[in-house]
This record gives sequence, structure tokens and C-alpha cells, in this order.
Amino acid sequence: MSIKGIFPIDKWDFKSRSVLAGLPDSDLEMLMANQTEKVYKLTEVIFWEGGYPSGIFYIKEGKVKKYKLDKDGREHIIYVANAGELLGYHAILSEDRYPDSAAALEETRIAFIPKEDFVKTLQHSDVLNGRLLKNLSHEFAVLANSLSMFAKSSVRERLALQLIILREKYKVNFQPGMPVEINMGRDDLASLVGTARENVVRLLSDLKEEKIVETKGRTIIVLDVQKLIKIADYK
Amino acid sequence: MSIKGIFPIDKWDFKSRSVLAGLPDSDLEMLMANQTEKVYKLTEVIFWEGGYPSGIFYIKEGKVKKYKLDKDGREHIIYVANAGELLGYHAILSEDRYPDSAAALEETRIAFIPKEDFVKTLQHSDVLNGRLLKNLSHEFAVLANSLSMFAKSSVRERLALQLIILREKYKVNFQPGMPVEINMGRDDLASLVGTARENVVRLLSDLKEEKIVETKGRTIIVLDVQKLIKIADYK
DNA sequence: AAATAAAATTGATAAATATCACTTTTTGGA
DNA sequence: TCCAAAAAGTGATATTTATCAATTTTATTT
Repeated sequence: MSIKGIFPIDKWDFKSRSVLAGLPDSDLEMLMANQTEKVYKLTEVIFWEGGYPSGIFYIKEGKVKKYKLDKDGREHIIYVANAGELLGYHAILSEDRYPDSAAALEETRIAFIPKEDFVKTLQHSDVLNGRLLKNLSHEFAVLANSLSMFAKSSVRERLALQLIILREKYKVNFQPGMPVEINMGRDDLASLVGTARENVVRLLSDLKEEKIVETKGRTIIVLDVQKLIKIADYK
Repeated sequence: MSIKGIFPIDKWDFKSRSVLAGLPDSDLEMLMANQTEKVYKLTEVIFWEGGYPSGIFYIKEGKVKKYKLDKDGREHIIYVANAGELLGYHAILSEDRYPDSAAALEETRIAFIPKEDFVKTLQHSDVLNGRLLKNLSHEFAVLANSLSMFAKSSVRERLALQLIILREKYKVNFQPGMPVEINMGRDDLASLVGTARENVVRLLSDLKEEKIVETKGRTIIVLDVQKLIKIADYK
């Protein structure tokens, strides 16, 4: 099975991932009528697990981590969302509370859209309905991949996969030719991979010796994606 | 955090989980117009990961495992679907191939609904749209729970959680007062928990000593759900 | 630019889980 | 009902991962 089987990066590229891209102007106007914008600082929380949703969030610029806290208060990052993505709509659709928390991974500009406007637009727009169905199914498939990765793969394999994915996500900030700098703290990376910081650090230093990655302070630069793909893919 | 936080069993009971329950008759008629029924034998495959979807499947009776195969050909069970649930629609919504395989866990009666009828009904029915959005969001939340369970919990904790969930799923077959028999092979249970058969067997025999479960041949009977909840919930 | 705090890194060790080799029990046909 | 064949169970051991206790490096503030 190729990496494309494990994570269908090619099927749904990061720019077109926006649920809102290509939505008719009239729908967008209805949706965005009462949006308010806010800039979240690094680590600032956007919403809390268990809270009642009062609207949805559209990331205009920046990155957001979605995470859950375990009983010891340690966080597990489920997903890193990029600019263009919509947050917090699951809870409204499932008529439930937020299943996870969200916090800014860097300075992030976000539009808040009141629940009423979202629901109204949803009732009005077949296109938005279709987009959400497609997006949700895709998100589900990605999550299912993560799950079987957790069930079947070693920490090294999971780290390799996350580095591939993060590299794609951090790419958008940089010029072609420039190396992609993954600017993420070791704690967050460990939480994403599902292990302790010390293990991530050790495995990263292995990858450094193998000339697969390079670190500059806290940023990580991937030198050889192909080798990462091999690590993530094969035993 | 209570078990309700970990797995919102109470919010969406197993009978009402059907996407189709309460759908207007006209929608149901359109959807079911060309259904064909088939009985799948134990272990018989319903669809394969990577295949192109030609329709969706409605479980009338029985149970189905959804799983992925790893590179060594070992399967990892992602989800156990019960009677009343709809299968294989993610792939149609995301306009992609099946992200996982499905096979019968017991003798299972399933209605096949051609893709065209599903798509047509979807375009026609706001109710079905809403149901699918709600169901997908809910499935997503459940999967996210599994994911953080994998990331943060021990095999014993995961086993306890799966036994709680399986007990609910196998309940529907039995009369009140009768003990719920979880009739599942150790290999499948191990695959669901994300470990090897030997480990599940060992942990089950621990649970037997603790008088929390009882086994009769291959079936497992839960004697003390409260203790399972404690195990799944706290470190 | 020095001082301080925070984050990253390393090493040693403990704990959990996986794997292998094997025995016993269960199950489903002859 | 007996007889394979399959599944379940057990024990010993290897491997992986987590945890603890430090030190070093990087980032931030004055």
C-alpha cells in the first residue's frame, strides 16, 4: 500500500480543502453577514471541549490545533487545521457540545460566524450541504487512517507520517525552492504523534543522523521526504 | 471525565442510530425502490477497501465489522456496525473509493441500494441530508474519541471500553434479564482493541479473576459494567 | 548583553506490550 | 459421538515505549 493509501494527500489538496471555496456569492454573503474577526495569540484557546457551540470559526490566516485532554490533563492533538478551514461546525450539526478543544498554534486570524447564520445558510444552500457532506466524509477517512496508524504502527512510523503531513501544511507559508520549516514545539509534536516529548526528541535525532531531517532551534526541516514515506509505509 | 464524555452512548442510542429512521415515506420509497437483499455468511466480505462504490448497504439484521488491512495483511477493526446502520455511503459522498473493508460478523441480512437511487434521494430530501450530516458528525466524534483513547490509554483500558461498547451492541439480540453474550472471536476483539490475541486473552483472564467478566467458550459475559467503566475511565 | 525562564536534549531505568513456541479447549462436520 | 481443524489459552522472552532525573540549549526579558 502506498502512502496515498494511508493518507490521501493528493485527493484533496490543502488549498481546495476549504468548505467555502467556490460557494455561490449569495450563500457566502448570507453566511458571512454578521462575521466578526479576531486575532488569536499563540496558545490562545478558541473553544473548549464540552462547551455549547454558539457559532463556527473560519481560519483566515494561521494554524489551529484541535485536541482533547486526558484525565491527567495532558493534551492529545487530533488534528492541525490550516487557513481556509472551518472549525466547530461538527458540534452544531450533531446538535451536541464541542467534542474537542481548539487553540492557536501561531498568531491566527479567525472569523466567527454566529450559529443562526450558519444554520440559515445550511437550510438555504444545497451547495453548502454537499460541501459539508463531502468534507465530513473526507475528514472521517483521514481520521480512520490515523486510527489504524495508531493501532498498527510504531512511534517512529507515526512520527514519519506526521512530518510528511506537517510539511504539507507548513508549505503554504513559504516560497517554492525555500525549505519548508515546520515550526512546532516538541511537546505539540509529541502530542500529535501520541507519545512523550523525550521519545520524539530521540527519534528526531535518529532522523538527523540519517540525514532525513535537520533542526534549527525548534524548527524542523525535512530533507528527504521519500525516506520518510518509506519509514511511514513499510515495516 | 465520565464515560459519557469518552463515549456518548447516551446521546444517540443504538436504535435511533439509523440514518433512515423517521425519514418521510416518499423519501424512503425513492431510496428503496431498487433495493436487493442478500444474506452474508460469517466472515463474508461486503466491500473491499480501495474498491469503487456502486451503492450503499443497509443492515437489516446482523453485525458488520469495518476494518483496514496493514502491510502485513493483519486487519484492524475500526468499527462494529449493527442492524439499522447504513454502510458504504462515505465513499459516495467523498467521491472517492472505499476507505475500508466491511465483512459480516455473523449471519447478516443486508439491502443493497444502487448509487443512483442514493444520490437522487439525497438531492431530493432535505431530511436525509440533515440526517447524514448529523450522523457523520456523530461518527466523527466517536472516532475522535477512539483515536485519543488509542493515544492515551493502555490496552487494559481500551479493552474495558470496547467491552462496554460491545455489550451495548450485543444487547439488542437478547431479552431483558438475560445476560448479554458478546459473541466475538478473540482475534476480532484483539483487532478492535488494537493489540495481539494473546494480550486480550491474558487481560480477559485477569478480568475473570476480578469477577468482572465471565466466559463461556468464545462468548463473553459482562458481570460488572461499573467496574469496566472505572477501568476505562481512570488511570 | 547578561540574566532568567522555558524548552530541548540525553542517559538510565522501569513498565508495558509484542512475539514466539507451545498446550489445551472448543467447534463443526463426518 | 468421535475426529480433525480451528480457536483459545499459557509461559517465557524480546522489544518497544514511558518515566525519571538530570544537563544543555534556546528564547525572552530587562
